[in-house]
Amino acid sequence: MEASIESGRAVQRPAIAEVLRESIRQGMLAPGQPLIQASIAEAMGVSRIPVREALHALAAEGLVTFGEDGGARVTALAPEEVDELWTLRALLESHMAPAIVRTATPADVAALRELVVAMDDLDATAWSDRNFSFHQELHRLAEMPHVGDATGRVLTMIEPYSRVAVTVLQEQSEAQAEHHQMIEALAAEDSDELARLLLHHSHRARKALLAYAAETAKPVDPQAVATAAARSLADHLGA
Amino acid sequence: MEASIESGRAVQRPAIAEVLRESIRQGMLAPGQPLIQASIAEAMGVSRIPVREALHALAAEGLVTFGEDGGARVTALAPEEVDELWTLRALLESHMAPAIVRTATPADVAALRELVVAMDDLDATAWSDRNFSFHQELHRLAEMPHVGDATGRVLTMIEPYSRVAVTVLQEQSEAQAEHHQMIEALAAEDSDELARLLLHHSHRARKALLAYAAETAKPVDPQAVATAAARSLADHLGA
DNA sequence: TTGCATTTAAGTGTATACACTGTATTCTCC
DNA sequence: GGAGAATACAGTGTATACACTTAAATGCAA
Repeated sequence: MEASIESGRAVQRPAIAEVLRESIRQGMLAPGQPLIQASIAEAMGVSRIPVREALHALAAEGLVTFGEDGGARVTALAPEEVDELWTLRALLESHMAPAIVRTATPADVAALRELVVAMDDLDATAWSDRNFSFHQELHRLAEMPHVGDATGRVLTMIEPYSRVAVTVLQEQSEAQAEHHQMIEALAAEDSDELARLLLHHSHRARKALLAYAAETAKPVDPQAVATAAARSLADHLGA
Repeated sequence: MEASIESGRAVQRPAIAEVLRESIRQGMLAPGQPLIQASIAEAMGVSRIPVREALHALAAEGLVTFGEDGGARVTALAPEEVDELWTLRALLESHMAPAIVRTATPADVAALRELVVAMDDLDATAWSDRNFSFHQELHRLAEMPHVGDATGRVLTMIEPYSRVAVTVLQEQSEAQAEHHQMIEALAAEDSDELARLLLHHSHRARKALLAYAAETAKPVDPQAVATAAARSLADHLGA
């Protein structure tokens, strides 16, 4: 490979799992979609070996599932699983609330407030991206690396389904209002209130999604939402 | 390798991560120990490729850490991390208590009671093994696969440190007494009491370990305990 | 046209081989 | 004998090649 610093360069090793993870999280790779090693390898400009490693890592995170036939697919969650994961998210985030209040500096609060304000008028897709960052940032403040990691994994797994809530169910404005309330609770150093808000935040979205799934009488289908943004992985990588 | 169905046979693929995970959990591979791909591959009778995949999967689980130099080691936890993980365990297990009480059949309770009774007179090592199974069994009853998985990961990570508590700090008899109380709470369908016991169970061990770490003024050192059982991976695989 | 057998293709699993990196070791020169 | 340079080594990263499995497609016979 003669030093092509340009576009077509091979993605460097640690980035492979990263790209796949982000593609799954953002719904570009829809649940259930087969992940063919050779295709991914070609799209990334590497051999299958590092791709396999990334797939195995993602499988350990739960984002990818290997079937009995050996083939890997983006993990598809049953409605009960989505329900369970939203509940788990509520538990973990509210657990971190006291630590977040304890360690957040005024500068941290100001930065978060700025982030939330900047989210006020975004469309569903852009808002969802920032929403993920906002919560990640909140977790970081708790200074609980393992709880934060576990929560991040859960957030990543439910993100495609979360986007359904935002896009189809118009959860965005309510969620955004709650974000503002969280900032105020944080500024007031009211950890009980922050915990309450975080619990409510997740459970409201959880219930809305569950009702939606029951109503449409079929598994929660993020694919319907993803389709709009669905491009091939190669396209995504080419960007 | 000419069809030696005997001892030295190659370990089949999915078993590689399994064997490593168990070896780490049981303290046979001590925290901080380098995991040399070629050595593991040779010990298992496979090439480095499947070993790499297993290591990456374990890294995604947090059991293995890749250094900046690329080398993998068994993850070593700082005392604060052990503290955090024991607290997380307490949170997750108590969260499952109501579901466990709800779904456990009399037969389940009887089986668990039998398991606990059988643990009454075991030595520290054998007791620790069964202890892990007991808690896993409890989690299984909750029928919350994702919470159960997360909890299992936490249990696995802290297991080497848990063995310190059992071996050095003589936690076994108190823990065992609590196990009996859990069975009674379960039989009485008292989920509040079960949750309380599970919380107490973890937090007592957590505090004991923390005090021990502070006392010995150095990182919690499971190696001291592991040394007794320390054999090479090859020895372990040969068994 | 349908049922079955045969072939083909698509995919995975993994062993081997080679390139690269950092470190330890040895050798040389002073 | 000691400091520095050159070498050897121990490891990792990954591309290639090949064996194996499964499922689809094709062709043949009834």
